[in-house]
Amino acid sequence: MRAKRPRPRRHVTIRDVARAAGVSVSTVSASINHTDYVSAAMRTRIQTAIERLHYRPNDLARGLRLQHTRTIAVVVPDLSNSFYTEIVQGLEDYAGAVNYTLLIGDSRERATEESKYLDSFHRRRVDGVVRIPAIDARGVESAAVLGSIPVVYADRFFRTSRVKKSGVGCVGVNNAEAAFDATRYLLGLGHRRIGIIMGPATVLTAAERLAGYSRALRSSRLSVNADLVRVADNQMLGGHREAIELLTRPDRPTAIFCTNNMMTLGALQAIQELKLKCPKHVSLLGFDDFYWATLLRPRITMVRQPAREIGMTAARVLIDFIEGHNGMKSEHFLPTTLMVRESCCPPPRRPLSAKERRSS
Amino acid sequence: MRAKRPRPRRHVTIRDVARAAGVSVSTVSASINHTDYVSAAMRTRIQTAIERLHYRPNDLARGLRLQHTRTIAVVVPDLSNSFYTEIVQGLEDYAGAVNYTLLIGDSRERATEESKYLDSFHRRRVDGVVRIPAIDARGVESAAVLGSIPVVYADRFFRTSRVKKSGVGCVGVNNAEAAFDATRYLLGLGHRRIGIIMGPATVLTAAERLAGYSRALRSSRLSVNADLVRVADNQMLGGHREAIELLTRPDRPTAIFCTNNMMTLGALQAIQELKLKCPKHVSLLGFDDFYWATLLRPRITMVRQPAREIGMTAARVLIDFIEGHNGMKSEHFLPTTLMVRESCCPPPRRPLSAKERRSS
DNA sequence: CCATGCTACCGTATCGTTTCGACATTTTTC
DNA sequence: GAAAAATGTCGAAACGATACGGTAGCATGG
Repeated sequence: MRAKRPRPRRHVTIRDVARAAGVSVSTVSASINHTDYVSAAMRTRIQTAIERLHYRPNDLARGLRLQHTRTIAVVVPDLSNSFYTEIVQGLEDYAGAVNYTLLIGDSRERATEESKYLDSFHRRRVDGVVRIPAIDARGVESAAVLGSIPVVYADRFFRTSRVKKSGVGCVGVNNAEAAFDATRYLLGLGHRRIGIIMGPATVLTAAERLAGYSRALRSSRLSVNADLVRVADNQMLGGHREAIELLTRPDRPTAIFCTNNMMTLGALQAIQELKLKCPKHVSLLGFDDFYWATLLRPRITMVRQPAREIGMTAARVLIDFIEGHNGMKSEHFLPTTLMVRESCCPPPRRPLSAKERRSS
Repeated sequence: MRAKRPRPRRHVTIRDVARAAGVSVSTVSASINHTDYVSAAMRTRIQTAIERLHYRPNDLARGLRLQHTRTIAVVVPDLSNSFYTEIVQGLEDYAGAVNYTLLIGDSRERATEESKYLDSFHRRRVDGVVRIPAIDARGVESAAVLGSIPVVYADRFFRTSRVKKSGVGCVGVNNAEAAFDATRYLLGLGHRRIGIIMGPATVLTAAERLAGYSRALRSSRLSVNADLVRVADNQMLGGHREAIELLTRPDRPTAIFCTNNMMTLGALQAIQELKLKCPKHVSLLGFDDFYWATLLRPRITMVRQPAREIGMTAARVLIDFIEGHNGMKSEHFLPTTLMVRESCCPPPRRPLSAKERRSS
């Protein structure tokens, strides 16, 4: 009886409101928007009609007519990673404050998924997008899939994304410096064999962190041992695999530096499985702090990125560009802080191997 | 020079494509959609024009004309809680598979924020929404803010949301049963004083979990002690506060049951701060398992909800309704599992207080 | 008294699609 | 070989909102 017509009720339109209030549509529209030139009496009359009918303007029609949607979008690589949800919250906060809506896409580190979202955003005619590319995505093709929609990159950059015209801005941290400081900290504790588990170097972000690590090593007259730099996929599993790899070799490192939070977790799991004590046997230094990091035992020392601020800044840069406040493309590098907790201590004493003696 | 006209390039339209291919717009449209009635030669000619111009259909215009958007939306109370991001992923997976797009809103447990999202979804004319209400939201008002857009509730229900016409479906777990089983488990270990930290009882979900807890107690001829049931705000801080409360009283419980994951974390933190050993001094049993739960020491025993499946089912129910496959409203209760790990053991022996003797 | 300037409205073109009926062609059928 | 049917393409009318030009009505001023 009821199922024959699945979508029965039409949405109420501005015309319904106009009819109900006994005025023309243009007056209703004027009353809703730039409220000038409509008398107070008329305004309340229209308002009551709107409320009685539960009228909501159709943003599809609105966007079509206006040629803008007051909407920005973001693609993140992994929504279950709290680092990215924090960025999203920053985005949301800024966008909400200036009356923009945020659309969210989760590419799950797959370039194809990412393109699907970018495409969808393009078809929805969002006013701009902030992009945190998937690791296997190339940096350039924004323009191809997004047309003339402005893009700002956050957190991850490609070699091209800074200089070329593909984006209108990028915001993140000074990765080389952060990694340099972190490695120096380990060095200062006395570590000489420091492993690094990093993300794919196709992403500039990871490459820069490696560069910072290398520079720190060199600043202590140490050379970087290629066997101790492992690259994984930024996930827990990958971090776990590479940590096992690192820790089961005869001359295992006395400290491990992981360049993101998931891999840090994986490494911690590996250490636990191997029945090693952290930090007594191995020190662990992570990246991308998270709110429950202090619940872990040991509490992990990490370099913290100001994720929420990254989001806010990205939103600001993007919206400024959209509204033409400044046509310039801009780069923003926010400061990181090393959260010293308990997962790092001086390395265990043991006879130095020949190789170690040589390099120290 | 360049800043005078902020958004210079118009988007390419179907008319541009038609002109480029030397055909009419209707032919292009036919070629893009129900591909019948257009010759192969014509189709490729149009296709190359589309690719050359990077044409993307305007979904605003499309939705306006079609009166549907192939889009569903979800409001979750807290995107940084992995339980909800898992639900979102389930939603995304199902929706993506049947070619729907998902819009995501994060109410951060505030009813006003939630309404803002619901409103925004309404104005965007999404085809349906799945709602996980904020704790301080009443259950009924969906219709008021969403008009005729169908809603399915997930995870959290209100007294009204099941029976009344406010939703077209609801999917979650059998909360009473899950809490009953969990409490029985603690009882089986020998616990007699079991504290519970629950969410606000305005949400049926929390009330049902309390009911399950109470029933389990009564099944062991124990009465529920009002001092041992604490209600918090579902956040880490609240769980922490109530756990401290519970654990610093003279006749402290030997076990604590938390009805969501954040409060479990807060309780764990409280236990650590109080220098109590878990499970030696207090057993801890949580709700809503998460992927890094095994990294915590002790590994926490939790009742796991099939979050991803909840999402998938909610999406299925909603989309089935939208497409009129079945006009019936439906309820789905998925099974939970108790993940037994190391945070629960028999209670410490100690002289029973007078009160305890009486109740056992 | 007419030109002018307000105020408070209204009619209509437009945004980019899809749909539907119309219209040529070509093919099939008696 | 003509009628009927199928095929391939096009023109025009929506969808719901906003912007723009128009237009009454009235007051003001020289």
